[in-house]
Amino acid sequence: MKQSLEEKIVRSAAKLFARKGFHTCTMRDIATMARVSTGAIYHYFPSKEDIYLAIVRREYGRRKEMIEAKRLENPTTEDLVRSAVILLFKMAEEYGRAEQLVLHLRVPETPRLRKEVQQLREQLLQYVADLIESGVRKGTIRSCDPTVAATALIGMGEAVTGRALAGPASEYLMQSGPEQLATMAWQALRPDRCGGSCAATTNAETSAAAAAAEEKDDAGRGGS
Amino acid sequence: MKQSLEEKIVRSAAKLFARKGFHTCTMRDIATMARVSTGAIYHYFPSKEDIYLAIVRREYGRRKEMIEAKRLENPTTEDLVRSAVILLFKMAEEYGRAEQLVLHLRVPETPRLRKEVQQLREQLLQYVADLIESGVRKGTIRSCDPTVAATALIGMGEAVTGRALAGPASEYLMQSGPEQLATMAWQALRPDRCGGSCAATTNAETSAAAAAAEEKDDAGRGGS
Amino acid sequence: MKQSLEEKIVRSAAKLFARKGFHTCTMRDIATMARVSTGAIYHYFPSKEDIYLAIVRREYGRRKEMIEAKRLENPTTEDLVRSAVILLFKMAEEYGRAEQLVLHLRVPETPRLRKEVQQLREQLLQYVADLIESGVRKGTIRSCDPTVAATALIGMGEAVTGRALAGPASEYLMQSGPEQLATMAWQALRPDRCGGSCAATTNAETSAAAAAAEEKDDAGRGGS
Amino acid sequence: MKQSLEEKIVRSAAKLFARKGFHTCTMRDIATMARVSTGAIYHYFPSKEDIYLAIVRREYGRRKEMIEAKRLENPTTEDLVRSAVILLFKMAEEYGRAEQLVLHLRVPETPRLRKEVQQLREQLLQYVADLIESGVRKGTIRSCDPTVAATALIGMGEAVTGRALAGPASEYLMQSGPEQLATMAWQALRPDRCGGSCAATTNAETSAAAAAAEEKDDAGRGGS
DNA sequence: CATGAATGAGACTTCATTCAT
DNA sequence: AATGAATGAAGTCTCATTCAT
Repeated sequence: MKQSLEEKIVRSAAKLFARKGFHTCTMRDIATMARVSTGAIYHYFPSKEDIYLAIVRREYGRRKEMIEAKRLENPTTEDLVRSAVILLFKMAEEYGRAEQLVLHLRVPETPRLRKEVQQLREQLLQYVADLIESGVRKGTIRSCDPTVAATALIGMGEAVTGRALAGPASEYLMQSGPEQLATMAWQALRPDRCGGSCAATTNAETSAAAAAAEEKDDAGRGGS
Repeated sequence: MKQSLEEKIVRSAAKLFARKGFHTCTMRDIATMARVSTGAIYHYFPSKEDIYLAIVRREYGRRKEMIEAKRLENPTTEDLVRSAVILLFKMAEEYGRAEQLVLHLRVPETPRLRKEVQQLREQLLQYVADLIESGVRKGTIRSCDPTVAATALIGMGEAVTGRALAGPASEYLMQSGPEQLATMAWQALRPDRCGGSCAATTNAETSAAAAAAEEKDDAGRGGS
Repeated sequence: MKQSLEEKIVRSAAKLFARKGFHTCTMRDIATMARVSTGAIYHYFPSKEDIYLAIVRREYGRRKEMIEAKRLENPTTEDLVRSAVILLFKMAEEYGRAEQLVLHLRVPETPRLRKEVQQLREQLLQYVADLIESGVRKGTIRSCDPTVAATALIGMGEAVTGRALAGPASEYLMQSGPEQLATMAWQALRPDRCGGSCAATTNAETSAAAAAAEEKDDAGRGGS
Repeated sequence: MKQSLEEKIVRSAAKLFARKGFHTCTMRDIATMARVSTGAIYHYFPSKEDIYLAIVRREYGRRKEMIEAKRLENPTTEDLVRSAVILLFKMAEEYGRAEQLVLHLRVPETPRLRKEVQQLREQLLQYVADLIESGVRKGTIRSCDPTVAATALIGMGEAVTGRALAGPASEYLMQSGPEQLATMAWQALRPDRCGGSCAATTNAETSAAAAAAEEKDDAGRGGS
């Protein structure tokens, strides 16, 4: 498979950034791994930072698209949450394990990088928060601050994914991780169940349960 | 308040590492902020990496102690989970906002640092995993893989804390973040409730609910 | 005459090491004298030590080749000894006075340098010792320990050459030094002469004198 | 044996300078080995260079005194030459092997040190040269340039001594080195022997031989 | 387009020396 | 006199970036 020079550079850089970090990996490292000359890199990217940004932008974009695609299928909220978590996990795996980690460099070390990455995180976060908020409104997600919930969700996902990719006992985690994660995520978000029979059930919860029950039909109807 | 030179160095370094990252912050930066000479630092630490490690070790230690202290009070599992999450959050806040972030540099950029930090993370994680596992055995936490759950829990906590400290809308998050976080954490972990009246309830869940009900008394009795 | 960058670096470094010593001369000194940037040096040599080693290896190599070339001409032992001493002297002079001095830094100041330089000295020394030993066997050199003799010979040569190049009264020494040195060297090594008429003459000495007398013919006739 | 602080410093420094060189050995090294504080050294010596100079001056002084003492015994020239060489060798050995090596740091690396050491070498050299010259005048040493001869003599002595102390096969060299060296030195300097019976003998050589024969009496009679 | 030699600013670290105690 | 913490100048080496070929 022949890749464009640019693609080779990006892939190599992504692997190296993930493995060794932005500062620890040198342009020569990238050039060597991509089998190009140092100078060639500068035909495609004006600077090392820009390579980093290209990668991060692309990765965040991919993730958003993935979730968006799922959402357009009009799944139940539970399905959406579980699917999103699992998709993100699988993506990391399929894409090559390494590049994924880029997303875990939480605090890029230069002002420009930090600023931009924070923006991207914020966008993804807002997207997820919006999904959650709409779930809350529909009663299919328990009442909570959408932003906090989204942050927690992403954090939880990154942590488990990261550990699966880089930590010990990876193999086991690669297998059972996604399901476990999806369950935790849904537990954290789902409305209290136990319909009318529970004395302590609040009104909000009651209607929530009702909404959940009807959700499937809604989805069915609205999908077209 | 007079601080020892070493303490001044550590605090300055922590602040700077958190703010700018390990590589972006120079020894001169640290020296300047700590108002000491460059050379002085080397009386206390053999290298920049060692400053970093000193900070990280201390911070992880603090966190473990904090949780351990709470555990010795024999709280209910819910109380323990909520308290742990909240304590970690508050610690970050009280301690000065900056140092906390050190824990968020997930992938330190040199082999030595990465290795050691991963070990420390692993220890904290195992500690939390053990707590979860014992909860699962007692039935006060729903059945799950303790390691995955611990990873998710910590990831969620770090994400929200990090955002509260560094992200937008910090003030609001500083206020309501801990509670929200604690609730999410407990939702993710607690056993399914809704006792006998729920038809779908498994045996495990039933005994779990029972255990939860009795927990408070246990704690009260067993404390001596 | 255009020189390669590498050659310019080596020559400058050699001059500076000789003039100021390994530690006193900085990379910037070398770069400045060679009219290159500091960084450029590192394209050719991985470290300052490696520049030093490159120089020393080359110089030792040159000297051995020089002597070897003379030896292949099948000279008499006296001719070989005198020629070797004089050649070494002239080489130093022709080559630019400075580089020669490198050989006089007897105790390079880092373990690695010391070790390697001692090895090189040892090789040259063994080479000379072998020549002496074969002379002793042939009776054209008086009976002595070849290693001690070689050490002394080299030491004497270096001392006089060094003084000629660096000390006071250099001009005079540059002129008459080689001859004087060659004579001393030969005096120190030659077998006792004064054949049979000396009462004290030993058998060994007698045959030695005889061997010396015949040597020329041997050389003339052939390789044996 | 209690030594004065100053003496401890000098001895430690000498050992370290010899072993590792001037620049490679730090004040802290010296302080540590001498079991004093860094600051204490500065009560006795204004700088590192001055420690070095103190050592070198003392060592050169010792050597000159040693030879001078022998000279005052009115030995034959041969005896004087052999004794001097052997004494210098033994001194190095007795004194502790290490400090001796100071003399082998031929090119001290700072201008001030180099200048002073060259002066000291020059003095020793002149002293030896004077001895040789007087031998030449008396006919007990063959006709040669006294300065070159002295330089060669010292160089030869240093080389063999240095190798005995630091090189391979040290034990053997420690034993037989002095004698071998003394013999080489005398061979290099002595007048051609074999009196009138040798046809090739020059006039100078003849009178030289005669002078050698009478030397003992001369010495007995007086200083002139 | 591509190369890789060359640049030079700047990083970490060392260490002779000082000085308050 | 003695200590050793503190200083800060200076050294080696790295590496993103440029540019002639």
